[in-house]
Amino acid sequence: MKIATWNINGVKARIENLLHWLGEAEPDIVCLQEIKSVDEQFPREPVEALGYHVETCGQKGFNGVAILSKLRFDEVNRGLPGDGEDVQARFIEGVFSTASGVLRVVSLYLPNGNPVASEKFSYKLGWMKRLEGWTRERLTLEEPLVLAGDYNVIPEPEDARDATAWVDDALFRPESRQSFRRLAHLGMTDALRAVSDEKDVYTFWDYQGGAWQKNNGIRIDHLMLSPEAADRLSAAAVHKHTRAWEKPSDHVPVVAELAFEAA
DNA sequence: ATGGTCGAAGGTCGA
Repeated sequence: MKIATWNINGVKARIENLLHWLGEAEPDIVCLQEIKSVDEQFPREPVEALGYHVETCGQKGFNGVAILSKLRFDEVNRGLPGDGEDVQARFIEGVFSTASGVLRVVSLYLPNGNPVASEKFSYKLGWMKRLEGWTRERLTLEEPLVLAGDYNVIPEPEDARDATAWVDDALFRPESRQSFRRLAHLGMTDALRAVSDEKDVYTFWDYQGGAWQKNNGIRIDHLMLSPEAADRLSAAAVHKHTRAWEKPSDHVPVVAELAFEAA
């Protein structure tokens, strides 16, 4: 089973690229971020025509996450618990039945957090703390769990072409990296790093400054796996070629292959 | 030193 994450930076602007990639990559479950659309305006018909069920957690103008799945949803949960004031659409969980048992998949869009000297950074760190608590609870279920999304965290210096350029950025601040490590230390495995220690592997290249042409990228889109999911991991890859397409997203898909059979 | 690119908007904000 192929499970993917992709920040598509606007589903309406990216629908042709999305449909093309779905046909080419044939993922079973896709976690989307930054759909930048309310639920009613998500172009679900062409996606459903390819055999996907669609669940969205949208919002007007920005943010917004979704899960596309060839498996039927048994359950859907929207929003990261722990802050009743937080109205930003950044978290959706789907629960599925497979022949190999239950599978839980989250599409998350972690706050960017810039500028650091603002409430946006404390919002980011608070959100990460809530994610850590939520994950700790879910792990007690001892089920396969995939936390897939745009984490807006560069975990290590080798995850940036030029880490020195990011030292004062919320994506690479020690507090952000430390919080990401706390999540890993709960027992969550970084799928890509579990199969490869290859350098110069990035998932985001800024539209500005010719970042793509210079391969000035960062790795911030991750699939984090519970032990029961990591045990089934056989492969993981970054679909870099999509960044060279016409009208690309600034992020590319990351895909993990897990040994699950559809129910 | 400045502005450099996009998307969702239909002015500007978020990234």
